[in-house]
Amino acid sequence: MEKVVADTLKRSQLSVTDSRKRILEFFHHSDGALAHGDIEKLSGDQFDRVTIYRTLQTFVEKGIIHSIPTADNSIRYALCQQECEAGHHHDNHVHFVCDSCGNTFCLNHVTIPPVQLPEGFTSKQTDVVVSGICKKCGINP
Amino acid sequence: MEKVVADTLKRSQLSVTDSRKRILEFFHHSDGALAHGDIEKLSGDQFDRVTIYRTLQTFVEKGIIHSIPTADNSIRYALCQQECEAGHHHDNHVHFVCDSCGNTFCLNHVTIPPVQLPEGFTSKQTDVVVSGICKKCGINP
DNA sequence: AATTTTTTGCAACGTTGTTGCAAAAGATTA
DNA sequence: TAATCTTTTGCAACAACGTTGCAAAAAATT
Ligand SMILES: [Mn+2]
Ligand SMILES: [Mn+2]
Ligand SMILES: [Zn+2]
Ligand SMILES: [Zn+2]
Repeated sequence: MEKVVADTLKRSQLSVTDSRKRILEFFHHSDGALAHGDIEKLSGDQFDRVTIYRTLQTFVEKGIIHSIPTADNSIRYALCQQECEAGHHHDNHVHFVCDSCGNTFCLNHVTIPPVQLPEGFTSKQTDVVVSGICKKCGINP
Repeated sequence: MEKVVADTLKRSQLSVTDSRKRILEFFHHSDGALAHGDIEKLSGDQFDRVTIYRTLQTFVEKGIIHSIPTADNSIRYALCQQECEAGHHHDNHVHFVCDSCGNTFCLNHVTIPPVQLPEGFTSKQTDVVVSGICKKCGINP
């Protein structure tokens, strides 16, 4: 794990630092998406708030994580799949927010459905966020 | 107009106050959605920031306006169509954010497409936000 | 090991949104 | 219309979130 994480950082031409390794590990160990606040809690006072913000920004720029729009106005992040490169994301999958446990998941295999826009509108990107009850909460409510 | 706005407030069992009338008028005069900040600018220092927040909350609760999730994490609001009631919205249409002018529009006639979720997930609500170039900006870029 | 480059922590600041409470405005009643 | 009751507003204070500049520390390069 230690190794995988360091390799990811090197592949993105990033210095391998303690904070970056730890934060990237949090994503690997989490099954859902993480918000800045989650990481702050997970890391105790290992590193500064600002470092977390900057690390998240850097990871997004490098195509390591992507941000997920949610209805409640909190930015969440999740690991990208292989295909993403620096400055050029293509995570075109649906996201799911569970009303019960609050977790946010990437539905990596559910692709964005086509939307028929009115005359004159041009689409560049479509975000789909479904909310409801996730698999785990459906079993153990 | 003055009249229409006052009637809407009365129909929702709200006191007809100056701020509520003005803010509701802003929505009627705008073709796109409005964020808290937009209203703050439009109103100068006619009323307090807090009043705007509370008015928006109240309008959402009463089914007068609905909030629109956007990718950039800013809450925007737009007038509801007839069908919405207090505590029970049903604006199931697609929203569009223009990358050029920054405006957000309700595409009232574009309904939310069905999404096939993985086994075990239950959907309660689906939000679709398309970004790109709007009709006006397509003509006058 | 020395030097250069990058990252971090700290302090300070701005924006957004919330809450409690007294004063003001609106609704109701007589 | 005036008196009373009810709701809304403005103010102050606060919290969460996010950004920036700069010196110190850590990582990479030589
Ligand atoms: Mn995702
Ligand atoms: Mn709408
Ligand atoms: Zn769940
Ligand atoms: Zn436009």
